[in-house]
Amino acid sequence: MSNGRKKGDHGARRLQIAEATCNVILKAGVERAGIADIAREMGCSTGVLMHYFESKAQMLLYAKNLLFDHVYAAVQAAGAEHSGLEMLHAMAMELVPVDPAAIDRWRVLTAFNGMAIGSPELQKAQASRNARFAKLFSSAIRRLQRAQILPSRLDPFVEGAGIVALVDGIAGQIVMDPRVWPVKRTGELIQRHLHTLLHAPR
Amino acid sequence: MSNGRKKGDHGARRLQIAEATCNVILKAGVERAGIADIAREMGCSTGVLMHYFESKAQMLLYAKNLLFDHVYAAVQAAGAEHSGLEMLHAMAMELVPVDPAAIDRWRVLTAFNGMAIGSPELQKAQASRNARFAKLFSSAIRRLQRAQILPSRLDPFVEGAGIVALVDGIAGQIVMDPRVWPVKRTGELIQRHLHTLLHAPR
Amino acid sequence: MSNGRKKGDHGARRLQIAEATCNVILKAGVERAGIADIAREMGCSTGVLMHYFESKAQMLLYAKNLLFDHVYAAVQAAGAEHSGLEMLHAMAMELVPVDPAAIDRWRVLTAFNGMAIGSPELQKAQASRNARFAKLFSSAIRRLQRAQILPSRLDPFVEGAGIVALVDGIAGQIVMDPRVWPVKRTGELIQRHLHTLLHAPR
Amino acid sequence: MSNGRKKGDHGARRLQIAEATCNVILKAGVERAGIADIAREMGCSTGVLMHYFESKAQMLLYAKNLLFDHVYAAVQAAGAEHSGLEMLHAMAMELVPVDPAAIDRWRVLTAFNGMAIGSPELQKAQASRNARFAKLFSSAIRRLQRAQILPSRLDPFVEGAGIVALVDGIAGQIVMDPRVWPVKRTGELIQRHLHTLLHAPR
DNA sequence: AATGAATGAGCGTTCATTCAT
DNA sequence: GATGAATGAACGCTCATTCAT
Repeated sequence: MSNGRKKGDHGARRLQIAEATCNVILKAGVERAGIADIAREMGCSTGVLMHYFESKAQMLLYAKNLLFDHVYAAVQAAGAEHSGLEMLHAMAMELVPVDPAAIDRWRVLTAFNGMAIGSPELQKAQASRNARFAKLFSSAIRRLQRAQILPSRLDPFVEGAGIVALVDGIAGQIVMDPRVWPVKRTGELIQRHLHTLLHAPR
Repeated sequence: MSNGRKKGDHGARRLQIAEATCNVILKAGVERAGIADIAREMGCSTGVLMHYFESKAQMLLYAKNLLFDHVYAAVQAAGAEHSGLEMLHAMAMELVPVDPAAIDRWRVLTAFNGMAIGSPELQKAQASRNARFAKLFSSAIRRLQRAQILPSRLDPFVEGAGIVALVDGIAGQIVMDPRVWPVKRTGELIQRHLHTLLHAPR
Repeated sequence: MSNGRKKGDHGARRLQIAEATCNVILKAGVERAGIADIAREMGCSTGVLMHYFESKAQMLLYAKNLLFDHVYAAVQAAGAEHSGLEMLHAMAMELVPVDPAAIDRWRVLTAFNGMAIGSPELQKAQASRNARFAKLFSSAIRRLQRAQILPSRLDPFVEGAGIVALVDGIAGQIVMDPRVWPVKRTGELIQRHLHTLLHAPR
Repeated sequence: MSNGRKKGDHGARRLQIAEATCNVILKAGVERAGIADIAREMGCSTGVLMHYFESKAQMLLYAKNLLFDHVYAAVQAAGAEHSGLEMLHAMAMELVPVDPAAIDRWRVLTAFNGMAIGSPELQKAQASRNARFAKLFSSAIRRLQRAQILPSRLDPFVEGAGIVALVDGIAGQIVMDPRVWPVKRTGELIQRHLHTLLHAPR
């Protein structure tokens, strides 16, 4: 009877709270997501939440970072599984939301994005999020340049940021109305954008 | 004839309130933009705001629509002043924020975008905003197709939505950190994206 | 062309305001009867009301007194037109509300009655209202005693207050649901009560 | 088993709040009875009140019903302890307020009565209150008819409503000035009214 | 660890009243 | 006289946070 649990419970509980937080945000929006709602969603009392997080703000931050990390890891993994220009395509397609779960994830991130306005710290955090994704793509681009698949005159970071911009833009539309961007159409647009890298003007 | 107080410049006051609203949102974020803050920003009492708007929600909506209309008209005007592929480029460059005032406009719109999550009506409104911009671009594309500048096999609406996506994506990054996208760099990326329209695969 | 008006307008306007006040109270209740509502009901601005009354409280008071005086005069008139026990009956039947207009009058008075709780002055005013009606009836009773129709051992004021109590009680029920007391039934009950005066125990 | 805070005496707290509510209404009137005042009266914060009631309206309703139930039960009990015509007399005397506490109860009920004007629902509730009391008396009357103490030609409900009307009318005067109706005088008037039931005309 | 009652500042909104026109 | 914009205190209510149990 090794009832040797107890460790790890703490983190698991935080994850559970973050998930509940996201669900509430999806249902009611960030500003109407109160801790009472989150507690109800979890089926516990509000006091519990304050045991695991110092404040509501930190709870939200944790949830956002979790979501971000999740997407980041998925994109990174997609990059590792492909090569050539295909790598960039796979990464971009992993970033763009194509199923309901991913769309919901993006919705929550969009809510946080809006929250960042008016808060220099959150704004900086979002800028850094953008930069991290741009870097992820720029690393891939640099690899393709070294493999002489992409021309060396391209600025990897700028091109990375460009791909992220296109994907974010598409996601921003999907989040409001998923019907505009069926997967096939999305894939074609991204494909075309990536091809411009091959023959970029000097 | 009628004595009594002057009519009062109802519309002008609403504009003034909308401007103050945007300023407060920029400083403090949508969720911390209380009507007391807006009143303070305007240098009047909170009661005034309720004279001109039925509720805070309508005040925000009015401010958002004003901002949207402003940008929309600018893009439309830019389209009217150019021809050829240049037209699309001019429109896109008008949409992308390149000066501090435009960046602030986009910031406020980003805040509203976040607010839409969790509210089906606002979400629908944002979807319609996206569609209207896509349409603006698709009309231009159709004109270029008729002039045989762009291949007729392109779906004008999809391409329009694609341009909007790219621009929104860039704007989304500028809003958080303007240093990533100097005007020149932005212009080149958009240029390259527009050129893909010329040789789009069948 | 004697346009010699101007005098009396003041009083007429106050009457008009009092009437509008009663209408609003009937529609929305005393506590939800705002100055703005009354102004709207009259088709004028709120400022007008403050020209004719020093405060909202005085406006309400004026309206209440008007209503009271109206009913008082009607009861008094009914007494003057009859003699014998019939006089008391006619007076009581004038006090009890039997048509929609009278019911509405009573409703407003009921609202004011409730308002008096918690306000010693208004409470005193209501007590005095009750006393004035009791006196009206006790005068009649005294007259009937002098005419040896009613036994002299009756205390006229107590009996007067008793008749008022019965009528007020019936009115209080009618105000909430008029179906309980059709005129005929009301008349019979009052009749019976009045007959107890004839053979009141020593 | 379950750890955590004690259950808390939910019902007791509601009673306490209702009592405080009544006290405030007596001191200041229904319309000036704010939840801040009630909280001050209770010696707690306003938030507490919202823990125990969904809204101020429900708080008032609860207080009113409590008062009503209290009086209703007392009248019912008085009926059970007597027989013959004495039963009706005892019930009526229980309903009429004869001590300061009962007068205050009636005052609060009078305030609620005024509140009902302009609100169809509350008006209906008051009508139902009247009907319930009339029924209480009509049951007693029916019992006396079966015992052949009262003539069977009387309509029990009408007579019940009549007794309630008389008592309510007396109470309405006591509420504004208790000096008018000393207990003895009240008892005699009611007695006389009840005797009319014995020899009611066909 | 967990509870949920309690707090109290803050919210959007209402409204009697004032006053420049 | 008349207007209605402006005021600002007060309202009912919400909610993150605290804390005794």
